[in-house]
Amino acid sequence: MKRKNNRNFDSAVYEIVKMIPRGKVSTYGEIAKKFGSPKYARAVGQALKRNRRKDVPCHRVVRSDGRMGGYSGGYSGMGEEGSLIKERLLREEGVEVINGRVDLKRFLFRF
DNA sequence: ACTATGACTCCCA
DNA sequence: GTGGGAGCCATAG
Repeated sequence: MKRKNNRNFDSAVYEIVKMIPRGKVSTYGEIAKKFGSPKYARAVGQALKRNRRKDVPCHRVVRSDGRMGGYSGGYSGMGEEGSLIKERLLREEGVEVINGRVDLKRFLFRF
């Protein structure tokens, strides 16, 4: 097993996501900005999608409009179900989710 | 090298 | 609220 390089992007994303405290959320775009440009938003999503690590709270990452976006739950093939799980996980942490949406004005974690 | 896909975002109708 | 289109980037085939 060699694959150490080229995985830097994913690793970097995970490191950032791990910084998000309980009860707060961030967005794909905000995380992307930490790479210098909000254009990485989509790639960030891809990275989290591939993530199966338990120490990366990917459920704390939502879309720029506060809605859930996706969630694989650590496995593959979860579509709309994933959003519900994600929503529940956030509620358990104290994040208010109203109509499938988070009020970023109050719950967005600013790095 | 090229095309297709997707846990995205922005803009406009 | 809904829907369409464009732009972006990493990855898979």
